[in-house]
Amino acid sequence: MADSAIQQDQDTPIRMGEITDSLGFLIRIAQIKAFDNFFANLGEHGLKPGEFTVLWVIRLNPGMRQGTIATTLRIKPAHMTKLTGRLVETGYVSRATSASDRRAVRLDLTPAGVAFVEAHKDAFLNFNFVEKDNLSEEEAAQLIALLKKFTGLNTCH
Amino acid sequence: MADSAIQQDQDTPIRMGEITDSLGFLIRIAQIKAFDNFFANLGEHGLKPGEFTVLWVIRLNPGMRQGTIATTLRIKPAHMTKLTGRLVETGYVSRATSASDRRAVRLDLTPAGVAFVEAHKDAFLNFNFVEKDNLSEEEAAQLIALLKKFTGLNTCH
DNA sequence: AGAAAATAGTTTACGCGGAAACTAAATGAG
DNA sequence: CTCATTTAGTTTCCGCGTAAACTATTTTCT
Repeated sequence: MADSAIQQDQDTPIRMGEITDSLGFLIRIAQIKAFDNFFANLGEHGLKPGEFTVLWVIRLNPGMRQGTIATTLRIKPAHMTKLTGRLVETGYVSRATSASDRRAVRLDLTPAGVAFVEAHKDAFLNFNFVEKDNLSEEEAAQLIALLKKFTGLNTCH
Repeated sequence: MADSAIQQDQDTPIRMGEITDSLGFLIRIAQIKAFDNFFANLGEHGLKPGEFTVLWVIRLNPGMRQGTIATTLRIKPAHMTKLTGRLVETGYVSRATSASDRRAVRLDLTPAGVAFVEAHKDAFLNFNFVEKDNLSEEEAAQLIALLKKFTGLNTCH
């Protein structure tokens, strides 16, 4: 009964059906791949994707409110607090109570933070190339354009 | 000094620079959106995306090994155990020790599981439409094709 | 002005998912 | 056959990220 045709063995090609056309599924798989790529290229610095991104945005917007940055990057407030805390501990970011609204926190890069972003800017932006993998330049550009449209990042913000 | 031009206020449009062209960043934002869409449309059933997908794949591959499904869907073994456990508890899935290899676990849908998949199949596949949002049919198809290529899901597997 | 409502961030508690260690079973070398 | 190695899953432990409750400050209403 073990060798009857009841069950498929592990070498049987698995059937996935229409799921391979699911945007949600594909995005999840793509996410895993992008994550792996990030760590392969920038993991040595001990920063996570979100942290890198936050440093980048502070660099472009010195003194911006923590909450504004969080909202823009779709980071939840609670998480933003922890993430910022780590960057402060690392010595890349400084927190300052806003003069105009003492509830608000404004974020700036320390000199070390600026140096870090400048030093790894290329690697960070290069990551955008490396991660393209099996896509041609043109296809990658197309994919990026479509994702921008899907997420709504091209319109407002 | 509070009103001097030192700091930008929250209404100042935030500058994101080249990060908006980062595939990794865009994929993360897209992931959040897809997740939201899923719960908006299928949340009422109390299943998470991964659980739905696993049910779907078992439906197409009855008696397949748990590990094979996990690998295919990029689910880690530890997580797969928990996920399967939940589906068993819900009464949609049955575990069975493989006759040919008593270490292996084979998964099947219970009648309730089959009924559930059949009943919500449309909603599940429809989700692939709803989630396209601001993309045209054509753009969505293009995006899907590019993601398939990026993830490598078109070639092997 | 003073009470009530809104807002910015933080803290707390919890669930999901992952790495590593562990158990059980199958394979392979002598 | 028997011991070492490999393989399939499970369990344990930990960190990330979220929701909900909480604190501090500002705004609004009367």
